[in-house]
Amino acid sequence: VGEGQTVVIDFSAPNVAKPMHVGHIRSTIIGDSLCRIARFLGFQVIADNHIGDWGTQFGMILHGWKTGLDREALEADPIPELLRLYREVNAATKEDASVLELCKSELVKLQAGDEENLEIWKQCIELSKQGLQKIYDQLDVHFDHWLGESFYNDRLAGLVEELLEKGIARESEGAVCIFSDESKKPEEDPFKVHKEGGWTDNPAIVRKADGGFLYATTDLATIEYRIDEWNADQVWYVVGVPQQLHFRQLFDAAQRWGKTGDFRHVAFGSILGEDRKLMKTRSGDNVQLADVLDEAVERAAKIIAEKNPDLPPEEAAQVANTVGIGAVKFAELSQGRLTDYVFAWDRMLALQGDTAPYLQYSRVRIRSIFRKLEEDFDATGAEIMLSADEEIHLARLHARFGEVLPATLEDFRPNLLANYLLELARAFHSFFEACPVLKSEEPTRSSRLALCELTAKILETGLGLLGIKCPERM
RNA sequence: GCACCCGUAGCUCAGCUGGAUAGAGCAUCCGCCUUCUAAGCGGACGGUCAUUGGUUCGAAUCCAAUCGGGUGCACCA
Repeated sequence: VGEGQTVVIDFSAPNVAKPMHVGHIRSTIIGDSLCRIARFLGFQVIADNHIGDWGTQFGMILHGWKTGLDREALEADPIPELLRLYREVNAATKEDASVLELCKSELVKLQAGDEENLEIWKQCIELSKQGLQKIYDQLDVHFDHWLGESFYNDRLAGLVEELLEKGIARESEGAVCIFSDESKKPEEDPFKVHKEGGWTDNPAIVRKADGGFLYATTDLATIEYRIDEWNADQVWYVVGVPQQLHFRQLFDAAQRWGKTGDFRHVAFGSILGEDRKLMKTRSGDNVQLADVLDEAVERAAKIIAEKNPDLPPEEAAQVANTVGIGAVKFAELSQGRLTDYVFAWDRMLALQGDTAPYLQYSRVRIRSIFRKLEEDFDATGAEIMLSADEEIHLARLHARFGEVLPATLEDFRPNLLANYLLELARAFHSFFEACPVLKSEEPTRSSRLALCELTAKILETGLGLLGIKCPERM
């Protein structure tokens, strides 16, 4: 499917200096899964973590760093200290407008290349990256690059000049903006909006009246880099649905600018708080991603201790990790990406029913059969004979695996793969209950062993493509 | 106002390139460990697929309208 195609997948992209909360999980996990599936189908995949390392929040952090930094706390555990600074200053700006001005001036100094601010900024980025890396390690998520917003900083001025020269952008109210090229019907034009009874311009600003650059500017610079330096044929952005308009404008502008490619906004629905409201980083009391992962592993460990107390402690800890993290990932991936949902611990950390452990468990049962098998078994030579209903159903599902992956990538829906794997596991469990393997007579025995082996292979591969590992025992 | 997303069992959600009695999980109830790991299996209960109209031999699925929920729409990202 992907032969000869280079695709850049832009996902996760957290803001630095803030810990990841549960709202960041979707982009990270869906993006990682798409990387794995695309690679499997022959794409040349470049995973890029476009971190928010240059935003306005740095004005606040710089101000906080200079006025209220707790050195000891920073050295002990940097991320919470950075978050504390951010929150305190953010709260202060709400009460006192002069604080906001101070923050803005710190930001302007940073962007102008002020040495002290640049030094602080570099330290913040370094500390934040270390914190993020811990989570990515735990999640087994990997990037080829971490080219954040700051990477494109020195290209922005020239980019805006070029857009002006080419007539793609023009000045308006002191800012430089991209307007519609009038080539589309207004209702399909991302640069038009209907307001107060008529269609008016809805431009994308690439340079503010004060000379500053924005989201649209860095994103255009990013597209240029990806196409020119990486020869990207496609770029997939795994970003929430609220940013849909931004991407429609971005893609339209890029094409007009001559940066052609197949750009896709892989949008996903919002994770809501208990109050059914969007989780905002600013509000501060969101559940942190690290806590969710720790809790998941802990719950898994508890069940392992109950169900399989004979596992050596080291293996038990490993299995708890595989099962707990797998459960979180699967909860995310088995759902349609566009649906909003309210974050709930029990939903995300469930270990029974339609969950990763259910799939892992079906493979564990198969592995157990093969451990008890005295002789070597070669499935390639085995003749498969299907008589029981459970065998037929299982074999039919095997045959469908090949069509599932392309369909999954067609609309960027890992949940199709997830749901297929659930069906397969269900079919296997029924087969397992109804059809003895080791105790059956030849040639049924070999046939059933072959069915088991193929099931295990598909489960491993399929779960692997969702970024979920399989324990040998559990 | 305009655009986009969502509305399917008590709850959480699949199913949407149209195809047979609409599927899971959770919850509730009834069975199954002297048989390859019961994180499992079998069964019961549970739905006017938001509403109305259209296209079609056939619609949860496609089209239109309506109602309800959410998001976005000029100097944040």
